[in-house]
Amino acid sequence: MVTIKQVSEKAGVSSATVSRVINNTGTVKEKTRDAVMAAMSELGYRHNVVAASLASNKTHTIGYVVPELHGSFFGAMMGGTEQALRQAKKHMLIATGHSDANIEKEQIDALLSRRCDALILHVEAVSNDYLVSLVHQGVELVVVNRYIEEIGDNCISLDNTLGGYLATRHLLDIGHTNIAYIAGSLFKDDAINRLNGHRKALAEANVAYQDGLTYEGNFQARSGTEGIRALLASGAKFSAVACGNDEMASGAMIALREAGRRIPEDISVIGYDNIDFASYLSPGLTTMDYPVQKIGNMAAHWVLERVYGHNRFDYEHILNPRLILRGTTCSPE
Amino acid sequence: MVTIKQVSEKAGVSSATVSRVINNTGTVKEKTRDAVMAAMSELGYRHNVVAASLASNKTHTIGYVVPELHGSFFGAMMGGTEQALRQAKKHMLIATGHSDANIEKEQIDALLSRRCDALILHVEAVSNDYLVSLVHQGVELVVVNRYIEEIGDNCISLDNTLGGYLATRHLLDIGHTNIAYIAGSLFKDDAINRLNGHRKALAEANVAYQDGLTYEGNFQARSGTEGIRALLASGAKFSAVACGNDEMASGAMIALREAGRRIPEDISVIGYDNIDFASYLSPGLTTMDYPVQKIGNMAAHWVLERVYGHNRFDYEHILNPRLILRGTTCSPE
DNA sequence: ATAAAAAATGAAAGCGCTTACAATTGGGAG
DNA sequence: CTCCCAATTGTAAGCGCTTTCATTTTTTAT
Repeated sequence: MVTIKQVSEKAGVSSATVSRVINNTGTVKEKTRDAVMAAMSELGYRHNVVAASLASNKTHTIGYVVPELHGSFFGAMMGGTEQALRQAKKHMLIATGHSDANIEKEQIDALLSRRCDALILHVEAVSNDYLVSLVHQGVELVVVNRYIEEIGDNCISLDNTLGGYLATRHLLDIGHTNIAYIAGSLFKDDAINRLNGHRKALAEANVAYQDGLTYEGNFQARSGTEGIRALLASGAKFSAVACGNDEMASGAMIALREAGRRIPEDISVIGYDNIDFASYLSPGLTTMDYPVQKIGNMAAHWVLERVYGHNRFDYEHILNPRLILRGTTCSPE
Repeated sequence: MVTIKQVSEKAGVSSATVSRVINNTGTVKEKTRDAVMAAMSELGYRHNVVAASLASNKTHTIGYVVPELHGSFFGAMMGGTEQALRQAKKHMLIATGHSDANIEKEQIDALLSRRCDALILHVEAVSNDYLVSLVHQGVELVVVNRYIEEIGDNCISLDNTLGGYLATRHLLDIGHTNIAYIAGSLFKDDAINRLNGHRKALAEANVAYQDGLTYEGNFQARSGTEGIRALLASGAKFSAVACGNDEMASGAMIALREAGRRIPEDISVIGYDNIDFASYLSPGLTTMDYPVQKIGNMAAHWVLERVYGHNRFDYEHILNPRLILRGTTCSPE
């Protein structure tokens, strides 16, 4: 490996000067800069970022923790982040937490050991207190898709209660009153909030909430299918079903068809997230838009601004979901 | 930040010994180990991986280049990789190449500057020669989803020609002879190979290939929709359509329905990749399984074995796709 | 008990860079 | 032609760790 030292000798300058041209810091005369550049390309020099990081105490690396890599949700989010970071020449070190508190902590720890300049965390198992304490320790981090009051400034999230409310509100507006709900894993905040929103809409419309119309799934398509089967088997009557996310909604659609119900004529279905394929289903899935890419992008800008002193960026801390009307909902006959 | 030095003083040993217990190398007496451990937790020591990397010339980091982060394909692949790497305590530094040769090269360069121990590359724009020369320079890398003969050992790919062949073969087997084809971007190897497979199957069945029945899309759903519209508008007759991937197939389905064609009664559709949501469509999409997670996993094991001397793992260099029969194909009446 | 071998530890030289700080150079202003 | 200031460059001290080699301690075999 050719080092800065060799370059400096070849160019007849000191290594400090070479460092200056590499980092474009300090002042260096045009002529020396050229000489250094020439020496670098002649020797095939490749900057050693590891050494630079040690010396400068900056790694230009952002640690990223997400629950899983598969599925289209986190890819979209990371895509939004990456777009902003790439331009700033930062990189992402990615780890998965698997919704398990120990793994999540372990990963955060590992990222910190690697001296990431900042962390972007979508963690679901670790406690609020733990995250708050990290912030108080001076760790630069932004929590996405989760809101923690004490560190609201470090959070970028969606108003899931509002989303749950709006979804059910839409169903009510078009005339449904018997509305089933297939929830996500209820140990997760977003699943809870979405369900709360659902209940709030019912209450507001003076429709009694019935436990028997709610099924707890796990955000996977399969649990949507199972949810509908269970609901149907229980003899519950409903003309519409709201789901905690689009995957479960598509699973639900499969079970409904299997039971001979037409969508939306017999049963309306509404999802949540508006992931890519929601529009490919047929009919297209009515759902709540989750601007996940935007959230990822904002998280990046938060970091750029806070940690690297980039220009002020206008991000919001709590975004609003909005209804995407497609073909799976209609008025009951 | 507390350093190894401070720990060593607190524990009354040398820093070399502390390093030994951290890395579990060399020999250290039970009792001293305990003393060091105690000192570490008392001081809240956090290992500095950057410094360790510089000194040991190993970063335990794998660089990963994919075209994009969104969509479900690359997430699945990276998930397969991550699973294996996490157990080995390696981390992934992720970059996107956007199917642009310059960006791809830039990113590879950046990852190398960060001294990744190895690279996993899904690159589509950079030339074979460039990759070959990297390998010859001694860069440890594995190319996924692409096969380059000179460095076959460094490649893990799918036999796309076979996949294209099998898809069309299935259509032929059930009686179709007028088969349209919606291809991916034809500057990409996989798109070309899939199309070649399609043609091979036609030839084998003595069905003439007609240019007018092939449409070049770009692997996005929208282009599937446009493809069908164009094909229909051109007056071409076909009872089945094979697509370069599932996204385009779902886009095609939308356009077919919009034109009043029933699937599969009027037109059979077959996709490629078997991404998650293929089974959520209705009817479920018949497609070719692309074991992408497995490929990601094998890439990880290749690295583990080659770069870190882990146990021999049994990976294949060229995997075979297989037909997944669902509801979008049937015999023409 | 003693020598030789093995185990445990320490000293110190880097790894390749950044960054005060000091030293040098080059231009005008006077 | 000096002197002062700004621009440019060099010196050298780390950054926090790993690792070789030497040294000390312990164990084992005789």
